[in-house]
Amino acid sequence: MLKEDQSNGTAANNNCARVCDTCRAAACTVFCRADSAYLCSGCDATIHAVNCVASHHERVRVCEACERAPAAFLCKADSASLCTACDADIHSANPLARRHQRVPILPISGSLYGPQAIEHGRMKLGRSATAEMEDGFMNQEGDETIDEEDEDEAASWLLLNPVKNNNNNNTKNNGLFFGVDVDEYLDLVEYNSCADQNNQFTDHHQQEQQQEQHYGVAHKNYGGDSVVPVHQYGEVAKAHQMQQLQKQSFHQLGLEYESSKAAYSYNGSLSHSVSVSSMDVGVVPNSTMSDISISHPRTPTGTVDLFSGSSIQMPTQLSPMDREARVLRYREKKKTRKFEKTIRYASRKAYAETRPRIKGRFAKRTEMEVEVDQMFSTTLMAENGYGIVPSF
DNA sequence: TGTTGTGATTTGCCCACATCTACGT
DNA sequence: CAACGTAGATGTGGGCAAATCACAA
Repeated sequence: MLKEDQSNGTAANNNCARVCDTCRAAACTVFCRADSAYLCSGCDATIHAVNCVASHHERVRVCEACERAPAAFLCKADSASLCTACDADIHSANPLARRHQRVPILPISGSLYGPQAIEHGRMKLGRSATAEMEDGFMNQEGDETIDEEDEDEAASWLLLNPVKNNNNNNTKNNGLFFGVDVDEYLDLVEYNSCADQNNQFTDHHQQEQQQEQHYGVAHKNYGGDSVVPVHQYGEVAKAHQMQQLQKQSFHQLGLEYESSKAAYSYNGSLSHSVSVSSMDVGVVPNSTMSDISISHPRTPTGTVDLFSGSSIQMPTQLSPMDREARVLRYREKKKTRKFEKTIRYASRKAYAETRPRIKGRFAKRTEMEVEVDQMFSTTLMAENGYGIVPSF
């Protein structure tokens, strides 16, 4: 959505995009704080590769929306670097945009492009060179070979749970920096709050195992009733594999969150992004372990004060393996996502369907109905030899 | 262009009770 | 250790109210 907005906006604003202070030809892509100069990729590479001091100049990307101010935040959902003003404008536009995750952009020092790119930049002076340099710049933030959209979605999706009822707040709050909505990031805070991230994962893992055992028992005892799909060996193995990936990811996330606390300071709330929408919330989780682990138990509201003022941030720098693992996990889950409600106990369903209702709500059975029911079940038992409610 | 009103759609809650789980005896 | 009893938790579906969305004036 924002991409469309931005592409439109960028296209519209291209005419007034700031030009490079050095070459006065190309559009600037970075802002050098030390030089207080807006530079295009080529000039940036050339100038900051001159010597060691220059290479340590802190630079930030230019806002992709207005292209006139240094970017302050990176919108993960849109993969867009935005200045404070554009960020406020864009992400206060609608509730969906408010849920985008944004992280402060760290200034970058050192060579952004690597020797090859610099050499390239020196040799080529045309648009193509600039384009290549920009690509290089993009790649600097991480391995972009993986589908970025998927990855961003995966990242936000894996990290955060949406809050189903933020209605009360979002009429006044505009998301990340425009209000305080504590509950919305409790899930995240939990990661920060956990002193031992390994334990954190262990808890999840144990929970998963309990769930697995629970389902296993259910299948054993009530296999006739249950309609929960039983995993084949291959699927179990896959689930186990996914667990391993998740374990890696949780470790990674934990570290990232902890470090982020020191790195940044947010005063506002962090809205949830994407993915586990209210549709998902209403869905009974299927038995893939990767699904179960996504739902974090909510932290009691009282604990929030402990973290007020502390920051929460998306991990911005992951090793290629971790990123790949995360995306893989996301894609895997995306494939196995189920939006249909899963009936775990058909017998309960059967009873629910036969139960008397008043305006949709279950009502107490009258004595007559109880008698009829008893007669029916007696008959059923006599005919079938048992009283099990037929499964569906 | 921004505001207001209206209709359509979506979401979450409520209810009773059989079933399930985790205990203790 | 197995069998039994008990208390508390869980899950089930239809209707409704509230929230949200889309569109027009």
